[in-house]
Amino acid sequence: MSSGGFSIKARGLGNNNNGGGGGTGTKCGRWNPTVEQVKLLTDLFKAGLRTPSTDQIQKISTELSFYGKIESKNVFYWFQNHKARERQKRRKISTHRQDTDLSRLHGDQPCRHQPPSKDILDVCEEEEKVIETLQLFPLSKVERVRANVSVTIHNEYIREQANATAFSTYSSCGAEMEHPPLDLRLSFL
Amino acid sequence: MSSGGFSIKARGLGNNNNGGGGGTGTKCGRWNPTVEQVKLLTDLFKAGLRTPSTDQIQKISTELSFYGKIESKNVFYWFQNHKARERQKRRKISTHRQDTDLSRLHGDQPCRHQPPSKDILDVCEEEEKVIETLQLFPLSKVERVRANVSVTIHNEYIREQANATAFSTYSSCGAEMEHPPLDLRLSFL
DNA sequence: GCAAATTAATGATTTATTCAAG
DNA sequence: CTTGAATAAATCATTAATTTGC
Repeated sequence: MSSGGFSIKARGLGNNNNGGGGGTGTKCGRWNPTVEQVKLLTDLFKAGLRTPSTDQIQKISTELSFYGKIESKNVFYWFQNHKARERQKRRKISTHRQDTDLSRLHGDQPCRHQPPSKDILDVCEEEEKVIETLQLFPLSKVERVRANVSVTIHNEYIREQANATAFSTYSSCGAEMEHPPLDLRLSFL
Repeated sequence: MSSGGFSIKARGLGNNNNGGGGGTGTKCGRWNPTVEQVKLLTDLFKAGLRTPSTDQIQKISTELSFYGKIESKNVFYWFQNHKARERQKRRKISTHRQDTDLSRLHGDQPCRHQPPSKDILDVCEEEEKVIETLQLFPLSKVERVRANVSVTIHNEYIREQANATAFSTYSSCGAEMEHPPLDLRLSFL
């Protein structure tokens, strides 16, 4: 809701058009993509393209100009916005607490031999399979070379654990609050 | 935020277990962080924490256990992985510098509707409190003081750069011609 | 049916962060 | 410590949808 919507355009009212001379026909409205253009862009996105290079933008733009007026920046912005909004959309759904089972907070089970956890950071984002391998198109030159992330497993951690001292932190509220605005929670350290 | 863009995963997200009621504890599957846990860890990372000490790991673990099952080693590994992957991600990108600089994309008049001149604002601001990047932690539970500090100045030049040059692109278009049908169209890249 | 009135989408800008080179 | 480069996040603003009173 909201999102600009209506209300008083207390912002950039009065000034429109480029100063210039009187009522030039500059028009200067915003890009209004045709269905074909959107279709193509969406297809590329679905195929995995997220942040096209300048070169790619150029090509896409040229190609799409066939379906209607368009500029490179429109393509750039489209990807920026689409990517962000998809992410935002997905983030909405995954905001729930998992469990509050306090019964066994310190169940530091050994369960060793456990390789380092994977980076689940992006879980919320690209829920889908944003396979970056997307080589559907001959993307520019260098695009290969992928993670060789081998995080060395330090025994260090185990050693340190021996010294570790447990202590209790206040356990914050137990209510189901909305996503706290922002980290007040960081104060526990 | 979670920078991101591409990620390698895309598989087996279906698993979960962990909490899940009375399951036998022998599962010993790998840690599956909740969104809250990831959020907190990410916040700490963004705040500057990179290699938490044993003590810190302990505290973080305890705090995060409120949101779901977790062990100290999970925290340790998370930081190791996250740090490494952020670095790697950055390195890869800068290696082949795909510039997305708008200055080159803007094929024409920015046609901007005069942004509000808010210069008046920044004049008298709290210039001080240049908080130490890494000492953010002992945050008091008081109020989160947002420090925009001198970043504004920094952005100044970026803005100029972004506004940059205007050159004209072909603004082809004009006629709506019929077009090739299918989606072999994606091959133009 | 049809415009004015409202709301929802989404294009375009600005602001904040991040890592790392200098 | 400062600054370059590249985004992602947040925000602003305009256009398309949709609703509403006639």
